[in-house]
Amino acid sequence: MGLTKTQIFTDQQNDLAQFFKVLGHPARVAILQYISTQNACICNNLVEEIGLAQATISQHLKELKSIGLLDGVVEGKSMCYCINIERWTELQSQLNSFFNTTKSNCC
Amino acid sequence: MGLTKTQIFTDQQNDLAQFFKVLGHPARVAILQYISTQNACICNNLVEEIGLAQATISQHLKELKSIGLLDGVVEGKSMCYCINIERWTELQSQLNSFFNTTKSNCC
DNA sequence: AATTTACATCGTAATATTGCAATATATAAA
DNA sequence: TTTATATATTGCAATATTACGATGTAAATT
Repeated sequence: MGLTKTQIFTDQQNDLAQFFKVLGHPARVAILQYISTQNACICNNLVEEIGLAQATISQHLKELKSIGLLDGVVEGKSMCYCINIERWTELQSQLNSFFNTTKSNCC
Repeated sequence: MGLTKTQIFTDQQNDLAQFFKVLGHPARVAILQYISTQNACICNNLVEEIGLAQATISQHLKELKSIGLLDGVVEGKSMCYCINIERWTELQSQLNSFFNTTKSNCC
């Protein structure tokens, strides 16, 4: 198997889990934290900063883009990757809503 | 490979990622949501409720326990699984701190 | 004591993820 | 127009995850 049975869950559950999953790698957490300290955000910096191969960083950036957390703009021969602040805020509030509606009722 | 290079990241980054990773499966999201609607939380209910095999549910519960989100208390021949509300709140605030300190500075 | 009930653990097959070298692509510089 | 630079994509090996049947274990019931 190894195949998640997404069809037995709600869209909300799948979306939330997908979002958690993308953030569930230290390189992706580190990328977001690093980009947030920069004013210009060129992918090449990340390779030195994070310490993974260029192909690997590129792959992680792609996953962060897939959930809309990062926007990439071509800047000459470089790329300017930026946090999409609207999506960021939206996800934070979704997440807080998940945390606040999940209660502890027993024991 | 398939092996995450945890040694090149900080403990904080690894911990945060680990926590996101555990929540990054719809079954585990669903389990938390379901338990929060119940007053007694017996694992057997989850098998019917979620629709995965008993062994699979047991595995997911183990992962939720591994980050301290669930406590399990033996209750006769059943198990009472409960959300650890202190850990829950702690994680929520860690997570909000991550979201609040990560800013968008460019583009 | 034998049986049932409620999990946990083990073993395994299918699939996914991680990471990298090699290569492709696209712009800039010479 | 050749060359250099920056990033994306492809292909692949190593490892991880998901899911489940089979089996183990421990308490409750008979």
